[in-house]
Amino acid sequence: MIQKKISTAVIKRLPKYYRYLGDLLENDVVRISSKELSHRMGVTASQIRQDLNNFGGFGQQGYGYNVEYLYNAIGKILGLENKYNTIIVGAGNLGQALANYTNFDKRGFEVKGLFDVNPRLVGITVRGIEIKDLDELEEFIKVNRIDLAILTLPKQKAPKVANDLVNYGIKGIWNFAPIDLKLTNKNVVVENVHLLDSLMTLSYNIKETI
Amino acid sequence: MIQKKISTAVIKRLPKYYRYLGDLLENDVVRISSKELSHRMGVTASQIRQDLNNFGGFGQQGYGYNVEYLYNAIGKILGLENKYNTIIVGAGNLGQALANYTNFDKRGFEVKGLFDVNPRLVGITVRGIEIKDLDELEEFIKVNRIDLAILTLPKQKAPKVANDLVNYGIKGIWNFAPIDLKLTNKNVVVENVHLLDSLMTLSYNIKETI
DNA sequence: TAGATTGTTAATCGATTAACAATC
DNA sequence: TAGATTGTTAATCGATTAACAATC
Repeated sequence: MIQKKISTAVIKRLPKYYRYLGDLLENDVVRISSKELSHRMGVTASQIRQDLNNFGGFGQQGYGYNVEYLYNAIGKILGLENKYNTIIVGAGNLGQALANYTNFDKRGFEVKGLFDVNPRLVGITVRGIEIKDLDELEEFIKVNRIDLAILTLPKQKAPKVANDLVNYGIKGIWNFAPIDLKLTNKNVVVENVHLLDSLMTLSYNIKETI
Repeated sequence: MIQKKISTAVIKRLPKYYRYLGDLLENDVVRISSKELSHRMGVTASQIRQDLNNFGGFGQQGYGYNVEYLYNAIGKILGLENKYNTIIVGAGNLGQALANYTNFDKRGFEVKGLFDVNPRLVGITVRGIEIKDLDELEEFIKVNRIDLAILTLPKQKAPKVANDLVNYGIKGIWNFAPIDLKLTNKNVVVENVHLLDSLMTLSYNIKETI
């Protein structure tokens, strides 16, 4: 069976659907039509139906969508039924903040280890996790079957460490370093969070409205 | 003069150009062609030329682009020649981490104040800035001519505070709360950073490659 | 001058929206 | 059954890529 490639535009919208459906679920809404959801989300009903139908028919004519069912279905599509053993590489301000952010754990991204090169940080404990030296990265990843690395390093150090992570068998990198990582292994997935890019976009838009 | 509306797709790419040109500048590269830049960035040369020509002709036939000139030009387009008086609302882990992140200051986003409702946090000093109670928000914004607020609050509190910020005369909100802010005032710009959305996209892609 | 490379128009591709038959 | 709403095809719109004359 040939699986039609889903466009990134669609994939990027899935978490948003998931978020809105989660809110509806919290408010005990049982069913929702694409029309009603489109009003709340500020998108077209047509787009919602098109997006969902990339993955299957989750609705029912004349009724709409069952909120809980659709919520869980999208969660599965996003791979949220899995647990991801996660490490944070770079235990500076941002790394520590992310380690303390419990929302990730709730979704199954369990922070198992924290790493840094800075000897001043090594040994410090953040949310019960001791910061380790980068030397221990390889063994730790293998022993603890780490799937995912959060990269919160300066851009100079990021490419080398990213490459090491790939060699040690990691499956995905969530990169906060202000650089586009070019990985050799196509099976390792990178998702970039360029905070400064986002801030500059804001700055542009502020300039335009003044 | 009618200014053609620039698409968000183009605007979102500007910081990336800016980043690559900054790197070239650091490496003392004087000129670059759209072709060479396209190789480095992994985009088409055609797209680079199209994007730039939304804002003017920055290049020269037979030569390409002067790196420093183009870098500065894009900086100006992005509004980076301005200073932005900034506050951080929500001084939890993420708020404090962002307060400590010096890269923002370098680009002209100066953190002038930190706010929280939690009485345990009020009075604590982060990078020389004392965390204040939310009660003082209005006066602080007016006295210090604050342009920009970074919102690092739980989603329950975000909409009300965002609304207050708008009423107090803020120009832009960089929102980290996992909610889409709907503001009444169209002249206030919001840029959302949905970290969990990004993580879910990564999770989807990991699932797909396994 | 000849070669290189831009700025820009035209062609293509993909994503979004509209429309509607199917059906709950 | 009648009304509502999906799933899906067709139409439209916008963004990307290709092509090339202009020109440094």
